[in-house]
Amino acid sequence: MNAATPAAAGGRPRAFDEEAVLDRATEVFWRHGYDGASLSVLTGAMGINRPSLYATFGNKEQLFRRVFARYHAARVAAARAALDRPRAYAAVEAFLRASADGLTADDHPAGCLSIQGGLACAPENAGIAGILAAGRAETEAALSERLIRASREGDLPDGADPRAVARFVMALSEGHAVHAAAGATRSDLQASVDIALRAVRRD
Amino acid sequence: MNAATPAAAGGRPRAFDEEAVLDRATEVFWRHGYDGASLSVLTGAMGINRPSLYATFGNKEQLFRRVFARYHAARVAAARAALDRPRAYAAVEAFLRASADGLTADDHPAGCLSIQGGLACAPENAGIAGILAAGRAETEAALSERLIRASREGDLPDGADPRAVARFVMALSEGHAVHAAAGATRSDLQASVDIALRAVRRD
DNA sequence: GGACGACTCTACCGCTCGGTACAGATCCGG
DNA sequence: CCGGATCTGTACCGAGCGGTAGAGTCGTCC
Repeated sequence: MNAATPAAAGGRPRAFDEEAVLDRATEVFWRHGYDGASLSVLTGAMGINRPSLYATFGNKEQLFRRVFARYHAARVAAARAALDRPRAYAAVEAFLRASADGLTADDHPAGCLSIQGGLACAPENAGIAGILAAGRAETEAALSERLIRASREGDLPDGADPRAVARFVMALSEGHAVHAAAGATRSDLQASVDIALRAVRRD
Repeated sequence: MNAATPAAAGGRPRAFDEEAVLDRATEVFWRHGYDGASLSVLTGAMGINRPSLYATFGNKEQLFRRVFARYHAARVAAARAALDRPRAYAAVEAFLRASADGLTADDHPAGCLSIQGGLACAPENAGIAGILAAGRAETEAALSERLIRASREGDLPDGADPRAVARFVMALSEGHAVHAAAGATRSDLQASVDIALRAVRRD
């Protein structure tokens, strides 16, 4: 009955795997955005019918929140792994290279759910854009923390503002997502990363 | 009768200014995206009713094409003006600074219609994403041409690929648009531009 | 000054949207 | 083998979507 209930004892067993159908839903939201992902397309891709979706996840918005939370957790983990390098330059390089690879990987739609999901939404779905923006802000905050530490350690170019560098790196990554969604290849993005790294190099 | 007809001789005169209502439509598409902009909201903001919209512009998609063509022409003109500097560094700086200012100007929604308009759309509106991507690609091509010239003139950092630099600059600008849509300020973006310019500096 | 024509407005079209009622299917515990 | 709980599937709901019919309004031309 409840969306959070992981299936109690008795009763007919669920005919689908919750994580598997969330993967399919992720792809639909990613490809079409929140507004553009209709329940018909969602349930079709997920291979379940409407009442199952509503019984399991609540409604469209709660389904999206589940989808995005999973996506975002993975992204944050990857970012933290990249940032866990001893030097700022290497951390930023790892972040940008992993990001470029992820944006063009072929086991999911090109680009980034945090952006494709709904930068601009219908008035009644304005909250969705906020959820995504909060996720991106959290990633930028992780970057920022890492670079503030680098700044203390004298590991940034002279006079560089770590928060501004974090914003720059995050913005570039978001721009790469836009490019990837429009068909840019992995090597297109990596060449852009090559350029960007000149800005972070200590000289 | 026809959408392209600029009003013939006789008959009742049009009660609204075509360019003015296009401005209002631009703002709606910008704020809500193509999928999220309903005809009710559009006609409400434009101050006309549905049949007038259909008689004048054809349908929702053709209205959007008109809106985007106007927007894009202005953007390309601004880009070309910025790029018309004798040195590549100055051209890129002017491009990025003008872009950052435009993304946070307060006479229109924050961000960029080319991205908010519809990075990811409903399946039946897939063409919209293509229109926007083509517009962005044209801007990047203008940048690229300018930098290829700079490369010939020895006006880029040693070994820099002008196309990659153009992609980098364009991606950063797109990322700034995403940031602006989420509330970044003018000075936030300009600080990011400061960082980026380190990558283009000849040393 | 009347016939014509472009425009406006109300009211509506068929369709799809997100969301749900209800009956049948399938498991568990006793 | 039965009672109850949980899930599945069909068929449907009201609302809003993009788009239009047709009558009324207002200006131009002969």
